[in-house]
Amino acid sequence: MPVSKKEASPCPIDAMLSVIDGRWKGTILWRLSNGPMRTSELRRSIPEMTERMLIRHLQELVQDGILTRRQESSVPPCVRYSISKYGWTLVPVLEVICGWGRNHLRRTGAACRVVSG
Amino acid sequence: MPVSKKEASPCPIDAMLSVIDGRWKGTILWRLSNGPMRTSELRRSIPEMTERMLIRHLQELVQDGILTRRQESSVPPCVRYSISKYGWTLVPVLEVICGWGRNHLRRTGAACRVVSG
DNA sequence: GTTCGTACTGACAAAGTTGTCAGTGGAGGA
DNA sequence: TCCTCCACTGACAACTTTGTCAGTACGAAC
Repeated sequence: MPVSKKEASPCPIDAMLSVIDGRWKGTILWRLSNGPMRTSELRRSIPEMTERMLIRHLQELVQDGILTRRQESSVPPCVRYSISKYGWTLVPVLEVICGWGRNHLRRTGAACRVVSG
Repeated sequence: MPVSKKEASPCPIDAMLSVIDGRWKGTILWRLSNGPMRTSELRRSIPEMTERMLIRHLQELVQDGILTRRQESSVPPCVRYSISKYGWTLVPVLEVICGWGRNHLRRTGAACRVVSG
């Protein structure tokens, strides 16, 4: 059932990584940092990702308190995800990670696209 | 052959994560941040980890330029690993990650031991 | 009345990561 | 002579994560 969760290590590094670990979580958070989005919008904005994986990751991020899920009871259903107050505390950390990663990519001679714009 | 390496994503977050991802890499780096250590010392200091995994992770960290391997040609062999100059640029990032993780563990009500002392 | 779109679930296969086990060579000790 | 230590390799089993495929309910559009 779980997408990335190992076995709840007491090491703070592992704890942090288990929250953002998962093939697409970084990308999802990056997209949502521009504002709330519907499930289908997110899906279309990351075409390489399947719907199944999107939903599994979203559910974990909601469980971890990083995202907020808001559902309008209409048909067809409309669900909007946004970064929670707690989730915003994660964003500066992602920025630090991203900064190092960008430098590392330069060092290893790779291109730098996708998430970082 | 590889321990955690997905497929070399151009996303800087993934790039960073691929360097520290791997069940034991965070722990290994934490140990080495106190100074160089021999393979067997590292192994004994993290008893839950098998020798096989230690060596695979060490090799990847060396390949990524994070660690330096220094071998004294003696018998029995003596290999010492230390964090490279480049590797030290990673340490502040790990500290940020660790800080958030510690807070997250408090939030989720878990104990905070092992790596963080 | 068939199809479309939405947000989701379940079963399961494929791929990736980690763990287990046995084995290498040569000095030194019992 | 046999065994231990050290750093390491290779084959492969076990587990985890990701991907594929089919299917749910409901209203609206065609």
